[in-house]
Amino acid sequence: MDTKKLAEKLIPDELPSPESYEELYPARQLPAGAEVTRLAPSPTGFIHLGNLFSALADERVAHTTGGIFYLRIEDTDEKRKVDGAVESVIRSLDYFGIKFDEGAEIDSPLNKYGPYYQRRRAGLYRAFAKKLIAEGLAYPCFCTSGELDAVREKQTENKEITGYYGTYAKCRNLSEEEIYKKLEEGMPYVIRLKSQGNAANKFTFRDAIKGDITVTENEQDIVILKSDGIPTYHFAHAIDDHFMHTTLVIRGEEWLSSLPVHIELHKVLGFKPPRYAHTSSLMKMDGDTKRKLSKRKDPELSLDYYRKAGYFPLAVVKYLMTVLNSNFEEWLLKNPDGDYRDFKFRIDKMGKSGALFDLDKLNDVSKTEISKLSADECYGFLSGWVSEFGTEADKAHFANREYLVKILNLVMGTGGKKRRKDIERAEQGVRLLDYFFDDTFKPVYGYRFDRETVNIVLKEFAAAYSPDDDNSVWFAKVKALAPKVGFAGEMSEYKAHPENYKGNVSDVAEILRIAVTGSANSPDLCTIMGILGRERSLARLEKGMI
RNA sequence: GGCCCUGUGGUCAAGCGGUUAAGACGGAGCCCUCUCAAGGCUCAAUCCCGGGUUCGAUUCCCGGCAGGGUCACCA
Repeated sequence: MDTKKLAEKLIPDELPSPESYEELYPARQLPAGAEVTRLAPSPTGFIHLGNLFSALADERVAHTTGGIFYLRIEDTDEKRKVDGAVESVIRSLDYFGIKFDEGAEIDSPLNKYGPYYQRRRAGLYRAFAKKLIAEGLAYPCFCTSGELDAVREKQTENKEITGYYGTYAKCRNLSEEEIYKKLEEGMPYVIRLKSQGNAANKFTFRDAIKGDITVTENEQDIVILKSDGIPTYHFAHAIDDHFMHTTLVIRGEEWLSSLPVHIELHKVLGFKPPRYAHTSSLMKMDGDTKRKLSKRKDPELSLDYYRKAGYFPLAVVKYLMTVLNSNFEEWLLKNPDGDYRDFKFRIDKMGKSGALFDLDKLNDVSKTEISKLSADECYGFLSGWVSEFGTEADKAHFANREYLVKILNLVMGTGGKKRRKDIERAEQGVRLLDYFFDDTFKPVYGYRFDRETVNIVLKEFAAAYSPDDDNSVWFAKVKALAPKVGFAGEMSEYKAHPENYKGNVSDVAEILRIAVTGSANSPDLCTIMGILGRERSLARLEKGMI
């Protein structure tokens, strides 16, 4: 068969020669050991935690080795395309502090390997498909999806390996006449690889994360060009990673099973394959079994989820880092204020098994990060959240920056040693501020003592209170009140003889606290009353009487 | 079902032939304390199973078992 003629017939386009592309995309000039990595999402909607996880690994590897991290858009499936997805990817990653050096919609002088949208590289793929056809390594297939389904059903029934291979590859041995006849009839067709492999042959492949893995040669005549002339992922990725000079392909382990296809593709194209690193996926508990986090079922996979909930973005990144390299946690303990970028990320330190997504741990990382914020930073973080997700009242409150910073200093303990460290999300922090504003102060008088006791405490304290009192004077007044209601003024005394008292100083403070803040728990009450001011403090003490 | 990957406390995990089997999160308790938070201290909890190899296996080999992934003109 004249395969050159066939190639010309099938792909008549005037295309640059395959060799010319080597000159168009010359090797990158990078220091030794520099890794070139990429994030190659399909623009099918919104980016999720799995993407962030992978992007972080890519970005770290590239930037700890002096390499390049670029963005390529795999838009070969038109049906699944979603508008605005590319911008969304960039914006989402940027929110978490991850930036690309090069690629789609990235403004950079490094963009010399584009276009970075696969649809815009159609000529490149077609040139190589044409070459393979001419070499007899690829052929047209006219099988309909109905025929393919029927074959697959039969194979399943007979417990044979499914797919297009061996004697099942009907179009593989079509005669020249048959091909041209079908072409004349205008039958739609795809281009398939004429696989040279044999599934009986096994070989060992070294994965950068999993180590040595044993796989069999590919023998499937996979589709390389779909009927619309656009390449499949497999074909496009081999060509792109070659010409974009990717050195390390980091991708989910769900790709492991198609590795033989990719190896063969590189081989027939005459390319040296990049190194591969297959990451284990983030899992989640479903009933009593683990499963991969699913975009459709699990809201926590959406990055918006973390933004809405008010997680500190850097915390999400640091949490992910602990999953990526478990020794990162140790490093973090030693360098609590260090930049995570200073940590020596290692791809070979990545876990081989799928990690359960651990919300408790994320919460822990988030609350430590939030606790480290200065009052100004904390204000910035919370007000950012409020402007997007807060109530009208929240927005009004946050307009008063000066007052807010003062409250935050107290509530969060910013700047001091005793920092509040239980705020995991912006929303919790914002709610903690409610009682400082009269419109959101919710009196909940759940006193544990009788009416008479409560009213005496409140009334007497109001009479004694002075906004000028410092902490010790303030507390002395609380203590002085105790005997008047049969409580112990000294803690030690109470502990020695609890049977002699109805309560102790802390109970007196509790009554005051409930009246002033509506809660039995709050930061230092003396300071709170100072911030509220004399008028509002006294008003609350009075209102608190029952 | 075939093929591939994985298997250390509840979770993330260190470990690479001899260890009291790190550490972190979470849990329990104690101390401190005007409550909460923070902090300090203590405790409970792990090598999937069965065979080998070896003086000695969590570590090496084989076989089970379990979990996960994948079998498209989707990526």
